[in-house]
Amino acid sequence: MKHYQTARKARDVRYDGKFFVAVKTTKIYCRPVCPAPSPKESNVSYYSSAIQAERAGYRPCLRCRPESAPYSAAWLGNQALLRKAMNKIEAGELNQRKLPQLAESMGISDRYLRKLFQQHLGVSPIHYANHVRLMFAKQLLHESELSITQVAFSSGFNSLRRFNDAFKQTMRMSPSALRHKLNNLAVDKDNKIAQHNAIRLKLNYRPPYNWPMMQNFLQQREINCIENITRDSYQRTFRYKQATGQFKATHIPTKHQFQIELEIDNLIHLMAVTNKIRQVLDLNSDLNVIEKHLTKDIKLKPLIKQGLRLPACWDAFEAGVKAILGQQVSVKAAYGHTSQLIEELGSTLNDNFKLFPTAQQVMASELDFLRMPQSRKQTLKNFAQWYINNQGENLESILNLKGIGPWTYEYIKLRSGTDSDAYPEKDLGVIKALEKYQLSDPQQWSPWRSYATLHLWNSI
DNA sequence: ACGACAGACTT
DNA sequence: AAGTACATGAAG
Repeated sequence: MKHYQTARKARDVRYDGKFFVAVKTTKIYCRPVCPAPSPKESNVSYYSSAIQAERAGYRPCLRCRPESAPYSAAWLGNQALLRKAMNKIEAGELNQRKLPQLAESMGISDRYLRKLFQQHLGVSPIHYANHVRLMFAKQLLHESELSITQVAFSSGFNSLRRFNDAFKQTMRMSPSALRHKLNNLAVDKDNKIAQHNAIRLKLNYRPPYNWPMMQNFLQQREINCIENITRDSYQRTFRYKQATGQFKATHIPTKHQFQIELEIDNLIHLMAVTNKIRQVLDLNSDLNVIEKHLTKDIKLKPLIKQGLRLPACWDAFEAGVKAILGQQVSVKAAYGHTSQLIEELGSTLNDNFKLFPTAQQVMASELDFLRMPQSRKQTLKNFAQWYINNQGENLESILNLKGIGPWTYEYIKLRSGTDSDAYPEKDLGVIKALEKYQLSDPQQWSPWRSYATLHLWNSI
């Protein structure tokens, strides 16, 4: 409590997103960095998450916009199941499907799922889903030019009526009232430049963020027909369920954020895609925590580069294809195979770009154009078939596929952006680095071995 | 495992 | 006067 007091008095950015300040007199809650005059200590109470402040009857501040605080869920501890459920909800899993289906996809009962939420968050899964949608809706109302009806569907509501109702209940004003208020409050001129049909958004992270290394990693693997990387931006095409589109993320280091320009042909997946972009750029992790842990290993310490993030592929399928095409060959040769595969099988998005092929497209092809051993082509097909059957869930079962061993499995985990503890111990780069720097105990890097691996790769 | 109830959701 | 965009009550 004491350090919350000093943190908010100092408007300490290091605590941004880690707790929220609720003001009893106004019934509003803020980020610790809110520029508004500091309220009297006797009138504030502290909450470790926005939803808890909301549950206590507070509404989000219009000025500091709690929904745009850097992501943090440290208070969750090591609740892996809950973490996974929250991720799924944030990916819009409850927008079309029902709670029992979500529970089933995780292999637990809906009763247990509800209990888990009640225990750790004090709210139901549905309530949490609503919270996530409303926060995103608030961001859209503020930053995008979408109409209110479009905002409703973009943030995962299936009816305008529900949206209006839910919105008013937690924000204590109607959607349009909020938008008008914001326009009078802080007009963001550069956002007002109508940009044909692109949606513009800002995604904040908690520093440090080592963009040069991220940029370099991406550039070395850039595939021209689906990506374009510049000094300060990353652009790529994507497919998410039935939606397709592209985004361009431009890094604004001074503001600790990426500005996103995004085109998508089905708004109902906008929220999921936005969260996916956060994953691809690794915006959610707290590197202060990770680096603190990794530097405990004195021998690893000199290899640690501040702010190093994990660049993720768009999804597990893309990561898997790249892993298989990269078996036994150099990064450059893997690039050749991958771009050939996209060129031959990927659908066309527009004049400049194509889409990464789907598992179905891979299955439908004989893959004659790939110059590699027949067995590896078969592995690729096995993997595509597995992906169709499993929808990318339950990744460890790919170890049963012919041609996929521990290296490929760990590599996919590492590059699909969902696991921070992947460790491809048989990787050539990893082995070399271990030897070169006399590193003896990789186990101690857990649960952040994915990051450790990237540091190792960079060190040789 | 069950029923009552609250409240989420649709029209 | 008709059409569009948004908000909300009533009922199931």
